[in-house]
Amino acid sequence: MLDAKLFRSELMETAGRLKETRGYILDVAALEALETQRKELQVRTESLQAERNARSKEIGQAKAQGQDIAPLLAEMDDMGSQLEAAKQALNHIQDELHAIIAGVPNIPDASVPIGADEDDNVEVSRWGEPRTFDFTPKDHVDVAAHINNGMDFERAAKLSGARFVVLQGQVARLHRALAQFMLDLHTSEHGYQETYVPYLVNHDTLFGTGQLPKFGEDLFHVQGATENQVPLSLIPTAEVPLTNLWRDEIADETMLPLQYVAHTPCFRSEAGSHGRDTRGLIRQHQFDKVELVMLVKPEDSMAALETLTGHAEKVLQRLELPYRKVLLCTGDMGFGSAKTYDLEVWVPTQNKYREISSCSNMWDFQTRRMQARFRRKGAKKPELMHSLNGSGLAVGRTLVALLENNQQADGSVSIPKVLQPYMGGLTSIAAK
RNA sequence: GGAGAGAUGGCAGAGUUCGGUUGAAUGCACCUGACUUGAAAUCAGGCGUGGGCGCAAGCUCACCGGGGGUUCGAAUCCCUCUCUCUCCGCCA
Repeated sequence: MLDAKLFRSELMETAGRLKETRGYILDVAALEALETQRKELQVRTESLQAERNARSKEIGQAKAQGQDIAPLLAEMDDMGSQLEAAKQALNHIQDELHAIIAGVPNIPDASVPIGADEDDNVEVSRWGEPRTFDFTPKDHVDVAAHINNGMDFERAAKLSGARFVVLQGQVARLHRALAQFMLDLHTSEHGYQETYVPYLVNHDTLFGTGQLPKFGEDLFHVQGATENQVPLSLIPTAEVPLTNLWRDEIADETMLPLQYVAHTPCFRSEAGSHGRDTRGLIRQHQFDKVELVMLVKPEDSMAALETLTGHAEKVLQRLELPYRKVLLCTGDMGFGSAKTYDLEVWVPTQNKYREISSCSNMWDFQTRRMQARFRRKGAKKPELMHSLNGSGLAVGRTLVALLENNQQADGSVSIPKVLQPYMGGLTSIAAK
């Protein structure tokens, strides 16, 4: 959520910036009209309240002195209804304003290239060399099929439906090894605190990170057993619970930066992506991800984005997977992000780089929604933190990359050095 | 699942019986100043959050777990939800 002041004192500039960067058309006329009404109604409501408070105080004092309060009460006659009407009108306007403002995307950082879609993203760097095969490489589905049917989509469909998978045997173990390796790397070398979080969260939490109110259809919502139970939703990423750890709290300056890592399943409805990536593990309703979250002082967040992205890159480097780093253009960035790098891993059978991590500096967009703040030493006013998040990495897609890039002519898959300790010392998984 | 108790500012903890000048005593923590070579101790003062109006000084509104209600007036009364604790039962 943007600072409400931007919509008052810098409305035209804000609207211009949103249009130029995001192609987002802010309804300036509606905002101006609502704002005029809001101002008038709020001043009137509050002065009515002030008057009521003063008169009630008088009544209290008169009563304490044993005076007759009947005439005072009579004077109050229609104040109640006036106040009630004003309050209702004000609430209505404020709800409308809030609905508009909560739906406005973040303003991209000045360093973000202007563009319409992913074609305008800017490649920043490449690491590693895509391998040349002296045989025709199979895609990950086929590779896994030959490892004792380690990736079973048919059975998963029976259990749950499309876009689910059952992993078994060495493939399942490799999946687990990847997650373990990532967690260990980030906790022992990059200074993140390992965290276990709820997979079901409430609406306030989802509002905090920006999933609600606008993107509710991307989530799975869980109906309670009883009608009046609070509604919960499955997390689409651990970014949600991790960032919300500090919702409605004020940290001491010395506690920053806060760095959290969690390995969780992620649940996404994939509404609106029918027909895309239907084969294999690329796009599932449920997938595992190791997520990195940082909460930092505002002046540190741009540098922190570079650091955090570097932490995600390190995973790919240790796994020896070729990838490239892409700076997303304004049109391809997520709703709440001020600046995003995507890491794209080489997928041989698709002959292209595919997203495996997305690292974003959300600026104060989320922390304003959730009022996650910190106080500088000696300062009176608390300030909003900045929040960042990034995949480090998406485990399912990492498994895809590994199976495809490391496959051998005989159908076996070689295991990168760093994973071998997690695989009981195995250097390769044999086809069977 | 049953029975009971509770939720107040950074923390602890009054106030809730019998609604009134209580944004809330007190202690701790913290900040500023005095004393001190410095520190401690002591003394004096300050010290919640969010919002509105205003160039500013300042004025003002809301908030005592969330939501709703009664009332001229609610931390205090009523309803409801959530959470925490104690005991019993069940259980990975």
